[in-house]
This record gives sequence, C-alpha cells and structure tokens, in this order.
Amino acid sequence: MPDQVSPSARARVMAAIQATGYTPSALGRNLRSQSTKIVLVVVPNLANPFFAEILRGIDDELVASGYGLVIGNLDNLPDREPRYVDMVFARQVDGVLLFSGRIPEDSGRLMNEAGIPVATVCVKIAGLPYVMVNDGVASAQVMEHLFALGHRRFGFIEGPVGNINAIGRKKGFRKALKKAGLDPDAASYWPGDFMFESGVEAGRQFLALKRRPTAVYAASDHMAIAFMKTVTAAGVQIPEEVSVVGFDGIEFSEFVTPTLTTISQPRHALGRTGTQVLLEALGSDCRPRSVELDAPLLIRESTGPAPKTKRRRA
Amino acid sequence: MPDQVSPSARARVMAAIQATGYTPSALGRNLRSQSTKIVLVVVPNLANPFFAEILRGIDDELVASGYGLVIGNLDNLPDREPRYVDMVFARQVDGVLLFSGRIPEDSGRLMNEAGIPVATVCVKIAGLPYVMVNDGVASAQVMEHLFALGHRRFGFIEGPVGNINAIGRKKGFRKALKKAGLDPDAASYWPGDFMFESGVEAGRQFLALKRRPTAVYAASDHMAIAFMKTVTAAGVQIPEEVSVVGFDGIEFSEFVTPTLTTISQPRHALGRTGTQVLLEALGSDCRPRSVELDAPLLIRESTGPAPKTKRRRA
DNA sequence: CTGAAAGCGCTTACAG
DNA sequence: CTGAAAGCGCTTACAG
Repeated sequence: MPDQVSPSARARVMAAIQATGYTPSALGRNLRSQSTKIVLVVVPNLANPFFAEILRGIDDELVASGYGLVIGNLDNLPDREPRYVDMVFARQVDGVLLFSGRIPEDSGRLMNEAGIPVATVCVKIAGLPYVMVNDGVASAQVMEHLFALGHRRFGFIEGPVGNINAIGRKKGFRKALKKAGLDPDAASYWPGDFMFESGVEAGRQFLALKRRPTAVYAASDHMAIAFMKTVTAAGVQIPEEVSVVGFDGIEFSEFVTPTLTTISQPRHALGRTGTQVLLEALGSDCRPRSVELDAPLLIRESTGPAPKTKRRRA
Repeated sequence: MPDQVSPSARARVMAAIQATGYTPSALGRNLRSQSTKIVLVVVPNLANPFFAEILRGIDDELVASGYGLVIGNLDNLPDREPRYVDMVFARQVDGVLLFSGRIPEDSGRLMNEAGIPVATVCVKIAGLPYVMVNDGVASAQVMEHLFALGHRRFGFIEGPVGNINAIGRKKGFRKALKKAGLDPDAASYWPGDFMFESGVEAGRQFLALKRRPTAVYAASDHMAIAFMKTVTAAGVQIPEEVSVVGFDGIEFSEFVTPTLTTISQPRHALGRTGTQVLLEALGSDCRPRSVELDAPLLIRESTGPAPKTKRRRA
C-alpha cells in the first residue's frame, strides 16, 4: 500500500496541503538543523514586576529575529536550577539569557558548560558577556543631587547581601560621601532585599533614631516606597523633614505621594540589548561584547532642600 | 572507521558518558514522541505586572508536571498573533493557555483548530475550558460595602471596550444599583483601559462635575490609584469626600495613600488552576472542566461613610 | 532477556 | 534542474 502514490501526484498533494495552510513540523526541522530557535531566559523571581518590561524588550528583539522565548523561573529556589540546566544540555534551547547572579548548576554541572551561548542581563559573571546599568555612576548622580540640596546626613537601605547591583549602588554611595569629605561609616545603613517589607522595617528603624538622616537613598523603588509609607504614617513630612530617593523607576514611583525621585533603569533597552548581545554570539563565533547603559535620575517631589539644623546645642 | 567499535565497548562508553553526566537530546525524543513537554502561554501584554504572579502560578504547576513554559507576548498587537499560531500548528508546544479574549489567528486559521488542547485564564471563549473570577459576584460585594456606608451616588471607571472582565464588572455594578432601587443610568461612567492614564483622565472628568459621585468604583487598581492621585492632588479628600474601590488587589494597592479598598484576585491560584485544567486536557480525552474562583473584597482606607449632603436647597 | 532495525518529519547533499 | 536517499537522536516494537 505505501509508495503507491506517484511522485507527481504527491507533489500535487503537497501543493494542495500548502494551499490549505499546512505548517511543516518543527520537530523534524529542529532535529535536522540541531537548533530550536528558542532562547531560555532565566529569572530569579518571575513575580517581580521589575522583570516584566525587560522581558518585553527581550521578546521584541527575539520576535524580530524569529526566535521564541522559554521562561525559566528560579523563584529564588536553588532546587529549581537543575531543570533548566538539563534543558540546556538536552539542546532544547539555542541560547540562554541569565538574570541571576549565579550560574545555575545541576550537581556540579554548570549551565554555561553545555556549549551554547550564554549572556547575562543586569548581572556580571566572569567570562560571560553582560548588559547592565552602571550602578556606581547612578549612585553618584543621586548623591550629587542630594548634596546640591544641602544634605549632609544620610541613610542607605541596602539590597540583598551579595547582589552585584546592591553592592554597586552602595559602593557608589560611599564613594560619593568620601569624595564630599564625609565619613561613609557615619551614615545609617539598613538591611534590605529590594522588597516592600524591608522598606517598612527600614522606616521603623529610621523612626527610632534620635538624630535622623535628612536624606535616605534606597537601593530599590519598592523599599523607598514602603519606607515613605511607613514614615509618613508616623507623621514625618517628605521632603520637608527627609528626602527619599529610590532606584529602578518603576511605573508606580510616579503614583505614590509624594512622587518618588529615582534612577530610571532603561528596562526595555536592557532586554533588547541583552538579546542583541546573545544573538550576536549565536550568529557568529566572534568574541561577544558587553554593554553598559546609562540610567538617568528622575527628580520628583520626594527630594527637597535639607531642613535647617534645629538648635544643635540646646 | 565507523562501526569498528564493538557493541560491548560501546556500552561501556555509554555508561561512562552517563557517569560524566550525559543528557539525552530532547530533539530526537521530541520527534519520536511527538511532544515537546512545553506549554505556550499567550498574554496580551507582558508589561502588565498583573500577569507576573499568574505566570508564577502557571510555572509552579508546570514545573511540578515536568513541563516547560514558552511565553507568547501579543503586546496588544494583532500582527503578533500569526507567529504563535504557526508555533502551535508546527507542534512546537503540547498545549496552550490563553489570556487573550480572542483566539489568535493566522489569515483565518485559528489557533484552537490545530488539534492541541487550549484552555483560557481570566477570559471566556465559547467551547474552551476556562478558569476565571466571577466578576459579577465581586461587583456585588463592592456595592454591598458601599451601600452599607450610605453611598447613593456612584461613578464607574470602565475597562477596555469588549473586554469580558470589564463587561462582567460593569454588569455587576449596574445590577447592584438596580437591586438597590437606583437608576443605573444615573451613575457617571468614564471610559478606561485598565491602565494608569485612563484613571488620570477619569479623575479630571470627576473634578469637572458640579455634582460629584460620593463613591467611585474602578475596574482596575491601576485606574483607581491614578484616579486617587489626580483628585487628591486637586484637594479632594479620600474617603471623606469620595470613596474609591479598585479591582485586582495588586501589591501596590497597599502602599498608596490612602491604602486602596479593592477586590483581591487570586492570581497565583488562577495560574495554577488554569494549568491544572490544561494538564487534565493534555493527559486524557475526557471533557475538560471549567472553574470559577472567589475573589474577596479587601476593605482598606479609601472607603468610608458617604459625606452628609450639603444644603440640597440653598 | 538482549540487540538490531525501523521510523518520527524534516533538510541537505548527492545522483540522475 | 528535478527527485530519491541519507541522516539528525531518540524510542518502540520486533527478532534472535
């Protein structure tokens, strides 16, 4: 019974199938071409809305190049890593974009050893091309703005321990203090993890201080917003009593009261550029380039002149 | 040169490869098994942070079942649809979760005609299993709360025209008014698209009214928050002069001033349950079930007693 | 119980 | 220029 169809008849059948809207199976093509035209994007925590706009940038660029996008959500759990390492070793994707500060591993086997291109966005990992914002330069902008307003006593809400962005922002903060002739260790530091709750806690610690900073710089908008909410609820005026600066430029920073002065991360561009870097690595064997993007300071209502020092000696 | 390796030697090599951490190629397996263990999730707009938590719910459930997750971002552009329709017809995914009110099509060829299971989340499409919140019941809860506070004059900020959730919420709003003996057409209606800007515009229109509603119900938190920001900036007191209710229960609704009374959508559960419905359809041929989830009303600071009517006849 | 063969659907390289 | 064959890496069904 098989092979009873003549080649020409077969050709006509194929043409008819085409007209009807036949789509060749990707499964055969993938096996034959040894590629899937799919990129794996590994995010530490998909619930973080900060990633949404970056993902859009990634997707825009991938669509333009005919690639698809698989999401690997680590959900901040290390045991989520092996699954995606396996995916890479199984050749289920052509390349990887990493948002995670560490390379996912499966019992010692590292994702980047599978022989497919890997690039990172918003993080730096030795040996891998990256795209990120220069956190030190951003912090310098923030401090320049606060110094110009007359502030001399500062608080800093930190990011997660070991997070490269958090480290860069803090370093920039301390460097600016030193450059201005102030002692970096005289500033108040409150621990944080970029999320709301830690901003609330920082606010409580601020309120408990006898001699409060006149300006607080938070390593994320979420923490800055939760801080503002906490201290204004206790009757503190922003920016009259304390100026607050955030980091990220999330959409909501414009809809809180007062509106938040913050560093605007170019999220769409981070996604697009990161994808471009990866696609270059996919298309050629040339050494991949890394890129640093600028992040402007958006000056809004939450920062103002430093309050006059009230009777230093009573 | 080839085939010079004896079978037993070959076996030993294979064992060694296993020990070294060899991962079978997914490409061969996919072709052979005619499945990819990947689900396509089509979202209308990836930048909307509302989806982030739902995606997490989906991913949690998919990971537990050994499936991967491909994102199809329509970015609210119809010309983004064909790409994902092709993906489905090319058998690149085993199933589809749709967040979009319309079925993506490629020159008349509809995605659901490819013969793979499709389920919808947050939307209803005839013939497809769905998981969503009962918007009518949610609106009834909102109105019950506002009636109990003495409100009789209402404003409603609508969602996108044709959006099934927006329609359900508005229907519930009007039904509650009628049930309370009020004329639904006497309420103020302002157009919206769930996004910030339309809430700002609704706020402007509210401010321009001579006789303002004492309670405003917005079909999304974003619009409610932007509305609050706009009218408080003009000196209107919330909730003393106007009560405001949102819909969604996004994290930020707790960090605006005043905190927002809103319907809390069970986003993680929506994602998980939607995925369960899809996985059931993938695993068996039995008729897929649909599910409606409850969404509680979170009563916060933005709603309060209706203001006393000031000298109706001067 | 073990091992060789067939076949999933494509694409590429080769023969006619 | 056209058409048949080989082979991508797996799994399943079959022969020994």
